[in-house]
Amino acid sequence: MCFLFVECPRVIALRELLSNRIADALRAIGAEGDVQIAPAQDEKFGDYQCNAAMAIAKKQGKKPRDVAQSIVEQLRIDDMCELPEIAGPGFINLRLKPGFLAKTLMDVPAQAVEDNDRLGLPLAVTQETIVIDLSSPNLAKEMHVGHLRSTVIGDCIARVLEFEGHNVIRENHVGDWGTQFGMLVAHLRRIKPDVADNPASLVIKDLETFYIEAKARFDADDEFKTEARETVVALQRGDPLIRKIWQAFCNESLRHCHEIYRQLNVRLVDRGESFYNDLMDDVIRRLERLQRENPGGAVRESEGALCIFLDGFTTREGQPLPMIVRKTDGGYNYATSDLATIVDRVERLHANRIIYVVGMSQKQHFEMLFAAAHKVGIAGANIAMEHVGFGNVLAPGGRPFKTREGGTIKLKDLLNEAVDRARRVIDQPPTDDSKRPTDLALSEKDSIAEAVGLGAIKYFDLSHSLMSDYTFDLEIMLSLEGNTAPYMLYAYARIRSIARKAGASPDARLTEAAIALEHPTEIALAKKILQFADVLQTVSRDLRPNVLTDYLFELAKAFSRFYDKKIGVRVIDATPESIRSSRLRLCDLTARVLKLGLHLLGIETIEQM
RNA sequence: GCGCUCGUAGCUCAAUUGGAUAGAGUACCUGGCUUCGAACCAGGGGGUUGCAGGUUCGAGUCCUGCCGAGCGCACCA
Repeated sequence: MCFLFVECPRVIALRELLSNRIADALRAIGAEGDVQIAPAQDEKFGDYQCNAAMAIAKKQGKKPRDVAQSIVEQLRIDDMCELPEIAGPGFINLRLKPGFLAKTLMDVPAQAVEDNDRLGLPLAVTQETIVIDLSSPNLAKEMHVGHLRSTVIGDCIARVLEFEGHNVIRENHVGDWGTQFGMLVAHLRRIKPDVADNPASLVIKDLETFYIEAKARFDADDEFKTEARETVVALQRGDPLIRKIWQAFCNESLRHCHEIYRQLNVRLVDRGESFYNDLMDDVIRRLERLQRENPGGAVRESEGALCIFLDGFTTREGQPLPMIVRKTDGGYNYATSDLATIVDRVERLHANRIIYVVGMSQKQHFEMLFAAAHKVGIAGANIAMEHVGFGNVLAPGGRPFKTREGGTIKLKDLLNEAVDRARRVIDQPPTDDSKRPTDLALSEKDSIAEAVGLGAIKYFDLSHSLMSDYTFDLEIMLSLEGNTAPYMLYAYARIRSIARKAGASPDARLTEAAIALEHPTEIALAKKILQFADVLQTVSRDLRPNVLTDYLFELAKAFSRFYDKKIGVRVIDATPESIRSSRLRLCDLTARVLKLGLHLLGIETIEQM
């Protein structure tokens, strides 16, 4: 049962450990509250700093430095840190002892369980059921760049929360309903009259072209226009033939999507809007009941539409802005279906937390949606709903991401171009002073190009803060220098090469190797490795992937310094053997953190490149 | 017009959400491998954080006003 948990020492986040000690000290001086611990910005201030003294001093009317002094006197951390120093207005600077770092690193299980390396990190204390709404393409068209961020960011967040042991359900809320599907089904029926007889054999090579043709016919041909409208009605009514054709089209469109998901290595569960048709009726019934019970309440009709009125939202004219859940014509809209998804996720999936990974432009919609769901009782106060918004992907030159003709650039084409260009980068001959492998087989080169190209796109996306827009630039993404996937993958491959060179199965030999930290670059690397737990906590709390990319980049740099000929240390030929094995174990730990960190970003490492 | 987001080194971006002298990368300059992968490392120059006030021990971050960009503002999703 829980053998492993008892047997394996847990690697607790350093920040959390220090936090607890400081909390004890604050309690001892009668000043419970925020411990205000943060990593130090400059190495000369130590590793962590506690900024609680200033706030406490203000509250108690004392001098900050005096308060800092009394905190330090109560602080029991000599097993972890050097003597704390008080600096500036009342900062308490903490510097970790090398011996403590070494001991903690040795707590990381030396032998990684194959493909399930947790590096000794514990699971979250309380495990939740979390639904993540991501990707969400419209099946009427081909996926384009606009879907990249939601897919990649959503997948990363899902991976991090899964790693913490949460039950994560990734839902792909695909658009498979609405008037345009009438048009598409009618068009499909005309060009492939026999599609209903053999729906499985349907192949649409280019969805974008298909849509454009259907639209052109719709605009030019009044007879077809009528037919399209009748088709929508038939679809909604549940006409078996039309349903069959519609299903065939959706399946074919989903097949296109899943080619991309497979390439990106993203798993998710498709859940079409149509799935919620019945639930939307149910949602409306619930709202109508609220309307009857409380006629002047938040749920009421306005201009013929059923609405939910919420505080704090106004229209262009300054009037209260309602959330319309049933249009004047009796139809539903996306507010209705979004409320239905919440009902489904809360009542069927038992979610305690729902995360929507959708662009920033939808911010107001989600604010209203969450407020409405709470207001009408679809989501209780215990259900956390969050919108993870993000900025746009811009085209290299100027602004919108379009072809010269104003058309959409397919995501598929973008991914393939990245892989092609990665291949060209890899094919560059090694420079005179490089030890890069020259004997890679063609098939290896293909898979390396795939990993590098797709990793480059993902990493570039995830390494930007969510709020900001970014410019899609393959040149920068595929650069081997700087905070890019190629650099990170190279760093990993280089370390793995060291391990290979050091011995046939270094992992096995190093299981019990003691770690001794002496050299500044060794200590710095050890600290970086141990910060991983802090970083994961921050990423899962704030849902900000770029915190993880920044950390991994710093880790890679710390390793490069450690391994540098000038300022670093010898590893493979280090003596005595105890030093050599200690350093090899540091290499191994670095590689494992890089591998796990990149994996949580959705990027798989390669052993050579 | 109202609301939201943003404005940081020549360029691309950070800044652990109020902490110390605002950091990386890139580009430019300088130095470093006769055995560990130099696709690397070290050093240098480069800033009035759009502008002006305010809040406090402390502001890129918070509040106000202005300038500029983007997005959203009743039945499309």
